[in-house]
Amino acid sequence: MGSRMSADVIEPAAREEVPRDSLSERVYAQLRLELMMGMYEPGARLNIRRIAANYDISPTPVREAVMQLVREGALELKLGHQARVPILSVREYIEIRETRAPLERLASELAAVHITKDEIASLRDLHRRFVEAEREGRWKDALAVNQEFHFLIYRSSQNATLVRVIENLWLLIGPFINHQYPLVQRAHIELHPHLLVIDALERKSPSEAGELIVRDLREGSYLILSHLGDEKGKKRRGRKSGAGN
Amino acid sequence: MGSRMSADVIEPAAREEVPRDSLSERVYAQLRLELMMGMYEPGARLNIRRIAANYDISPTPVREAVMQLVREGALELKLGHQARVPILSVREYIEIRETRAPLERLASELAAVHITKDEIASLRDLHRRFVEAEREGRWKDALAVNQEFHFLIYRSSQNATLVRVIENLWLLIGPFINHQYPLVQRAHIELHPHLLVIDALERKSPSEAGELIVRDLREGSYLILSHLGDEKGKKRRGRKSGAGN
DNA sequence: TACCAATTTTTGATATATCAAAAATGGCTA
DNA sequence: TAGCCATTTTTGATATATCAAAAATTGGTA
Repeated sequence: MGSRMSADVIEPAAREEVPRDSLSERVYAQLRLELMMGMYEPGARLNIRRIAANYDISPTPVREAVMQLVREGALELKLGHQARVPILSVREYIEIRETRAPLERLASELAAVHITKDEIASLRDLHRRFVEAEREGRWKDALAVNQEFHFLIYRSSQNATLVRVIENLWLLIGPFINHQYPLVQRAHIELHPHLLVIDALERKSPSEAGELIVRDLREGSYLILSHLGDEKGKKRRGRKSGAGN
Repeated sequence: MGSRMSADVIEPAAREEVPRDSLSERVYAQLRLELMMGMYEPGARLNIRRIAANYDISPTPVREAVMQLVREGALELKLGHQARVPILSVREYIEIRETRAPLERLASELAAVHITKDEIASLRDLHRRFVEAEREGRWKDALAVNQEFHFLIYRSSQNATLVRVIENLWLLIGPFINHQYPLVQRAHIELHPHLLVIDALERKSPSEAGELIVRDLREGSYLILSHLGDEKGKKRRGRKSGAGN
């Protein structure tokens, strides 16, 4: 895979410390990224051999990567053992949101304590780019930048475990959100929640920051849920009754 | 592996729905259980081929299971790519505890809403067995029953995502706790936190239940941390300086 | 006796082979 | 034409083969 996949994957500076990136590691990172970015629709099936062929590697490391994503809930196993992107029920979506809420709150509280001037500046910039992308209808970009915004806050919490847990929850809703998002824009809102969060962080007010980030989470969630039935311009080639899950 | 590993692994009633348990699935479940039960000490190295030989299967599914545990943080990769049980730093341990706290609180709040009479009764019984095991010095049993106690509360929350996330955090501290536990007994305490929690759940008071479970978490944690330097009766065959991590 | 370097062995990572189960295909019938 | 069953193909799961890197061993030396 040396000259094959390496192009699109970051090669960490040769620290010669941590174990070298394995093929399965790279495939995992790539798939995870693609799921986060909404490159797979809910219900999409993943074919191990096909992915392996795409990367020009053997199925073994691909299977390992896929099964790790299954373990995390980012993929699920169909009857015939085939992996596919889960189709979240509303209930599951809400479960995930409610689990995220107290974690997001904690992360923001800690971020309010630890965040630096530079990071605040980065947040402002990310939000600016977020609004811009949304206004121009670049939804994927908007989602990606929004994600960067939130992840920066998580990392500012200085709690690596917390960051990991929250990121894993993002992964679960990635495909779902990307699928729904075009319907849900609110960047144009006069006083976007992000701005309030930034303000609270700057004033180093943990409780406010925590409260506001949860509000942001919930408001976004309500918007998405309220548009759930809406049809998107995308192809809808479902066989028979699309019910399924 | 049919006649090999099946003995110690639960065979779910043939529902013929969900994908059949694969070898890697079984190995994963087994290793996870063993980690939770403290059958591997922090720092212990896992040898894929050796495990495969023990189960009389090929290394492929074992590697898959091991790498899943690495992904979850339950194991880590040494320089030479070998997997071992992480040796938690105090900082990491506290990180995990603080991440668990709001999740435990939420779980208990939800449990206070959903829990049934029967489950309350089970909690009382589990606590009784916990006290008993601790009094008799059966530490492993005590820890296992304590875990059952807490997991029952999580499940009562009716939020599967929440349960999963918390259980994954337990997994991270499993080896550490089991290693430290013999030093930390408090079941004899007159009014054990568990009893207060049960009472709050019974009265269906979410805020109290949440508050009390976090108190239980923190108190247990303080006990463990305060004994960190203490030597245990166990073998201490560390080479050179046992520092390492 | 303690230490070091060369050699051997072990190990993890990946590719390939194999097999049974699932999916797709195609032709046949109503 | 629509539906169904048998055949073929594909697929996932596991075992085995292979190779390079790491670890262990050994023999020699200071």
